[in-house]
Amino acid sequence: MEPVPITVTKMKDTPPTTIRDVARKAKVGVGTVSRVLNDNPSVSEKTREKVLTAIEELDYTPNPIARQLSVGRTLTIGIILPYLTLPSYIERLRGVQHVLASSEYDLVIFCVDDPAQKNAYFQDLSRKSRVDGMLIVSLPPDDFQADYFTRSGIPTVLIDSDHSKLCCVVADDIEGGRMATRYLIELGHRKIAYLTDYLETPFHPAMSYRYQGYRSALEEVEIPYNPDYFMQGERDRESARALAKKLLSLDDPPSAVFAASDARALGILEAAQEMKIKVPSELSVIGYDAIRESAYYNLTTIDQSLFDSGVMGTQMLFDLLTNRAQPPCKKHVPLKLLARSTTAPPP
Amino acid sequence: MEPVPITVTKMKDTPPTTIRDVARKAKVGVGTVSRVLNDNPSVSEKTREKVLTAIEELDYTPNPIARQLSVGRTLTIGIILPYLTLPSYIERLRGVQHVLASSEYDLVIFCVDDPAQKNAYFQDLSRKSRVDGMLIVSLPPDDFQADYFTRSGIPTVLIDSDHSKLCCVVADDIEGGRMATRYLIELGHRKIAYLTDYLETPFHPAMSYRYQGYRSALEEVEIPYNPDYFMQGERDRESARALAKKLLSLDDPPSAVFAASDARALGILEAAQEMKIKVPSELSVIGYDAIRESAYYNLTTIDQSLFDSGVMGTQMLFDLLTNRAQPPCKKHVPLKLLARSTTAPPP
DNA sequence: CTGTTAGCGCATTCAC
DNA sequence: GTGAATGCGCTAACAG
Repeated sequence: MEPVPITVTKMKDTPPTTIRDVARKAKVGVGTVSRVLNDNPSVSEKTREKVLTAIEELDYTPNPIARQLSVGRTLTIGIILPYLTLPSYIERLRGVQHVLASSEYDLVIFCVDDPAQKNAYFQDLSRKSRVDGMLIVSLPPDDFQADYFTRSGIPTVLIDSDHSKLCCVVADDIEGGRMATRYLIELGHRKIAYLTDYLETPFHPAMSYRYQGYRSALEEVEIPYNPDYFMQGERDRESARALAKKLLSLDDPPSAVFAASDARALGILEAAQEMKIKVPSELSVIGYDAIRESAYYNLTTIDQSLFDSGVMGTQMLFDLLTNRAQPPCKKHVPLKLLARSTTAPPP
Repeated sequence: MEPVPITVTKMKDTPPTTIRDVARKAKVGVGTVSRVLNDNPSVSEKTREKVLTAIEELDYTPNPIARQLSVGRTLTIGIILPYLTLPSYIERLRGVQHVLASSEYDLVIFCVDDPAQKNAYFQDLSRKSRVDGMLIVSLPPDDFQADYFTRSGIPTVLIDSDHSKLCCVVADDIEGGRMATRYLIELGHRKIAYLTDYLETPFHPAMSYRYQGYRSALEEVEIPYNPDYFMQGERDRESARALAKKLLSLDDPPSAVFAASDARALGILEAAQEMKIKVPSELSVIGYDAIRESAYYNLTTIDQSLFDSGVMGTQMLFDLLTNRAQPPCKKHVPLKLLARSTTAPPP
């Protein structure tokens, strides 16, 4: 198909019609027009009609920027989040969107690709876009930045990260790790492996919290910690598969594996399949996150209510905006164990 | 952890410091302050210093809303897209974000959950949030709505949908369907099945275009169309798997299947595995989309450059904004055949 | 180079 | 009820 020829259809920018045009056309004052625009009851039905038809005929639409300047609110909230590459961010974003959709607020998003950008957004934000409130997902601010947010005066809530000075919505990762491990223990397992991220360089600390939960659940029932059962690796499925193979080739292999994420758990499932190890009869596997795919594989996992964390964070922000709450405050999203069919008592 | 007691730390809203405060403190006029704020060269180094320190001391940050009202631009662009549930939307959004990140523009997103909301956004937008330009993903406007966009005066570009009056970035789905089918033919296949969405109720018409491409490639080499090889079903993997099983149980089963999406292709792979049919030696499978997972399964597929479509759409919008182009104009995203290992000559 | 002023479009007093 | 005036914070045009 040929490129469409560039027709100079574009008309000269006609000066936008303002509230004054409407007032003139309706033969009333601008104040009156403003009143009908804002549903102010103190305007007679007759003049309201006049104004309305004038608006109609002029195809007038009020300028929100001017309105914002006048009332001092923007009716938009901002969200800072990491590059949209992980399903978990999307899921939280959807939660945010869900509550915003039924409000009068708009959402402007700031994606951070790299640490430099993160700092730029964290410290220089109010210059760019005036927002009434701010949501920050999975990006922990340092003390200086947290202070910046509080001093800037714009209400801020952290989702999936934590700071003593700010409002936040977090999952109790220690408890999550404990839940998963306990479940395995209750099924009768004692040889429980843990497959996780590299703990030393935590992008954010959830992974090591889950690990703490794992350790603590073990201690509760006095199962000695076995270093051979602890594996660190990349977050993707492939490396989890490789790691799992090592794990399952041990002289005394574990009867259950707790993976710090569903992606890893799926890798483990594959490794087991390749090694002809039956799940769950010979090996139990539990994941973390409850991503969509996990349902497809019937993976037992910890559901950390990603969507709901977005919802809760946004509601908390609204509470801040309406002075029904003030920082700091902290809320935990509920954790649910989804017992599906990759876990069973040990052989 | 106990809920943190609500400390009334929040100070009374101190009146925000304005450009006038800075002017007063620096003992200059507001114009001068504005000039240094906007890097206007005609300011002596000395006074610039004064102003800068005043800004520093007052911790002043200019009000972007006021600026926007004054200059008549918002430096934000809006994007309307379907509920963020499919990876393809995300991928396009990432492309958009990618080019916006290196610009001075912000992004406000409008997610549409249902048709009613779509119409609301399409017709009532300028009231909500003033944006300098608009991106619309995968949601085809009707003639009335298209007209609304052109008359509203805000530059608009459609990504992954099409309208004769507007600028748009689309994939050539007919060609994509043809590419996939031809590839199979060139490998030597003649019994080629097509697995797709329900064509009658197309949410958007891409699927039927791909089908057209499939048919046309068949005709080119005079392979008669076999209705038994045409299957319609839901978009998910499971139903594709069920369909594929039927297909492969035919008396004269196809030697290759072209799936209208990667999700379906993966379902087919599973069906083949369950039926002990070897891929690609006994059955070739080709998908469409090049989602991430496809790489993992080494699926041969058509890459329709989702990310790039976001990039191109945004660049086109910028061209509109700077008058380097005017509507209508249409661009095709490149299509690439990713020949991986689920395709081979027929047995 | 720099201070002053007039809008940007709307909401909101305050009188009438 | 309704019109006129004032201000939101900033930019830009105009004097000086």
